[in-house]
Amino acid sequence: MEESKTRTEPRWERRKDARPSELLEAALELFAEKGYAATRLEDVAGRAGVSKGTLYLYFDSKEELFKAVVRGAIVPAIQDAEHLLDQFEGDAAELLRQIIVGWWRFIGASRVSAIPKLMICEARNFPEIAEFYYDEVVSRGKRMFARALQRGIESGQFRPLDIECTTRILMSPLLMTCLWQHSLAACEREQPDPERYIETYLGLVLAGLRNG
Amino acid sequence: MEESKTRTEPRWERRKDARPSELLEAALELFAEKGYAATRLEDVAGRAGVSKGTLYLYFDSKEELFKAVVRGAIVPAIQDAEHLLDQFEGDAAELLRQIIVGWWRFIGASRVSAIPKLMICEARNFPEIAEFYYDEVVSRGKRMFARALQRGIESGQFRPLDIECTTRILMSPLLMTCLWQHSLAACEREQPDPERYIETYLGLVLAGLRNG
Amino acid sequence: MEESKTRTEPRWERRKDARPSELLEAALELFAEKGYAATRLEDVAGRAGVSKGTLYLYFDSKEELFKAVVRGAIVPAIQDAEHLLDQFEGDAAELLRQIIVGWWRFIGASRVSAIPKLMICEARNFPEIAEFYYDEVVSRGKRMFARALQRGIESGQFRPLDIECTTRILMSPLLMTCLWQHSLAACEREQPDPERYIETYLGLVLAGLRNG
Amino acid sequence: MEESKTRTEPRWERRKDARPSELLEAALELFAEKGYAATRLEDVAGRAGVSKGTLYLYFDSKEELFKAVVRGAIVPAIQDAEHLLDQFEGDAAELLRQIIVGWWRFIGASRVSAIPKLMICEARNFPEIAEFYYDEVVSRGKRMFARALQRGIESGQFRPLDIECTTRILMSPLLMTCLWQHSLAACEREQPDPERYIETYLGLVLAGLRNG
DNA sequence: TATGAATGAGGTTTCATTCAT
DNA sequence: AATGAATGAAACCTCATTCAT
Repeated sequence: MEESKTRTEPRWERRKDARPSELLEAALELFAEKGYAATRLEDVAGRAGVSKGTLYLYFDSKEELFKAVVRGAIVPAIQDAEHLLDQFEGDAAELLRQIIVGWWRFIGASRVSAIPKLMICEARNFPEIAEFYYDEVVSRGKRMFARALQRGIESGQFRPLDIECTTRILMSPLLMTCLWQHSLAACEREQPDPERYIETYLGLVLAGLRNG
Repeated sequence: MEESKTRTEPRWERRKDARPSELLEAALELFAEKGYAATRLEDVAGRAGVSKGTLYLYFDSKEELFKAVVRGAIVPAIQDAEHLLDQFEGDAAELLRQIIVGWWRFIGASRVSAIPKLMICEARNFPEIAEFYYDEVVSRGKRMFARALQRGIESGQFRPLDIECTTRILMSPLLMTCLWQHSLAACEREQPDPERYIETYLGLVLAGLRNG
Repeated sequence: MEESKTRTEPRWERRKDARPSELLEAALELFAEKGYAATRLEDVAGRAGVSKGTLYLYFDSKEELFKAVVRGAIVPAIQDAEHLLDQFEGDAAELLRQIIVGWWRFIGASRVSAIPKLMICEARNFPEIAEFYYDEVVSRGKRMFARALQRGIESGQFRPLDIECTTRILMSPLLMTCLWQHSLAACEREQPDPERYIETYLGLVLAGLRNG
Repeated sequence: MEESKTRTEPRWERRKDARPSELLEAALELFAEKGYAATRLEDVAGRAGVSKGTLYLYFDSKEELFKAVVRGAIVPAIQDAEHLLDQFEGDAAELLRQIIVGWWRFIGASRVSAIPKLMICEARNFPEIAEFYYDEVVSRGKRMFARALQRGIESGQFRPLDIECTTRILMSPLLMTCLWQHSLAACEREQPDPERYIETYLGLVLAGLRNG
């Protein structure tokens, strides 16, 4: 039934390897746009240029696809960020700037920004993957900010502040940017320039943290 | 196990006036928890203690119910807040504190906090109601913060800052609290005390904004 | 629980008696217009100016209402027609004319014309009432035509014809008029004048039947 | 009771091309039998040997299915009939005979006879398709009869008659046969032989039309 | 591997029927 | 006698999943 293999190289070799990530890409976009339940697998497959059946060759179910999307997109980003910071040497303010700018580059400005939106919207429906996300992403993110704050407070550069609260406060404008892009931004005539947003944010928090 | 049924309790009770708000309440909870698509009308009805059919006596469709939830919960809250501010007289920092504390009382700490979560998650699926929400809630909220900032900058109390960006930054930690409660908070052992969170936030931003 | 009866006459007395026929009237119209299944009892009640619940005081179910509609409207009409004919004395052609004109007056031109439409559309769904209708209406109608034909053939006024077939043929243009009014007539700019239609029809069949 | 299932017959069979017409066939039968509203799509699918969902692969909704049934069954029939007549050469009486016999063959005696029944019963509920049916079927049918009558009157073979009325009268016994088969015929012990019915009908109308 | 026709559970919606008032 | 709020079975329709090709 199969045709003879003498026909030199199969034509899809590159394709075959690319498939899963093309599917993850398409799924990420649609999940972020419509939410988990309202996303149709047929649309995911269609956007990736394959048929519905093909999707099932790579992912066992819609839920597995969802998990793969979350895991696949965020883990590399978080690792890059931690990598960057491990080798950092400098004062706390500069460290904070690095974290924030890095976060912007790797997450806020990339398509990965869809993940926080997705995760916040769907956390209650997927406690298991939310748990994973919390442990692998949120708490690691918090730890980075906390480390910078700690260092700044110890060195006297920052005022002594409640670290847990401040961490959350500092993360909020960054996360909010992600969420906004994928939701109400569509209602707005124009959004502020990201560069300007980040700089305003940095100016505000560094002034707010500075001691004396 | 149940008490004797000989008392022939009525199969249902007639409560025309109370029904709509009971249904909206139940719907708000479930929409916020599971998202629009994943919420079953039967569950909404069940949580309100009625049958599926009863829901349709009050709302023409799932979409109408959704719109009623958003409109019904947020409009009073925003009006209360604007009312509070219109009569305010004092310096910009105090005004900002008022806005933030008021916001916390009327929105962040109430069940209305589910609305921002819902709206951010579903904006893309309901452009029409998102538009309404943006016009009636978001832009009015932004205007309040912007007014306080403007006043502070003009009086020299605050540094000259990009108002659009700063407004967004200031709103983020508040909105984020809403979103968090209804999503990843379930993964956390403990959250910071709201009082402490608000105070830390106020301390940070007022220090960050202060001139000189 | 009941109020004292000293309160002179009840205010609804006339109403009460009129109710069933008002309901039957409304039901006849709607059944004829939309068919049985597509007719909502709420609409029937509404058209009769009462509430849905009231309808159930007079008819046990939708099906009973349907049966009452069919029985109630047609039986008097058929009786009138038979009554008319029993006392007829004259030649066969004149008898036929009487039958046809009478039919037109009592059925074709009245609201009873909805019944044949209804019965033909719903016969399969209501075998029991169809049986009743066939026995009480159709076969009595056929018998009238057959009697006239018989008399004409015997007297030599009409050609010898297959009575069963001819009966059906003669009834068709009359029945068709009923059906048409309640269905495709709505698509037509104008219908022929009934008078003219009846006369043309009579001219045609009498000429067709005439012997020699 | 069933034969052994060890042969693992496939759960379903792939028959893309045959499906639509099988479904239309089943739908035609059920719509004609029960009416539009009382026909369940699950039954249509079942009669065609497929599942509910499959039906939706081919027709977007119940209404689309209905329209496809009407359009699909009647258009070929009407075309055949017109085709037949365009090439006819002979006197008016013979032409009329041709029309009637052809009509019987293509419509009255075929499963297409369900369409007039369906259309007359549902015209009010589907004004759009009724309009289509009136334009494409009824008026074309009327034109055929009218043409034959016209020719006969002009040649002096037929009496001068109101063509509009006579057309309707002539069509009625034919249409009525369709309606009857799909409704009250079920109540009758026996129906007349169609051959005999048609011949009696032809004899009657030709005698009725004849001049002098 | 890839396809897409086929399936059927599950959700939204309608409406005949009931029953507290 | 009359009302209309409440019910829940049943219909339409969707879409995740399966499987013959």
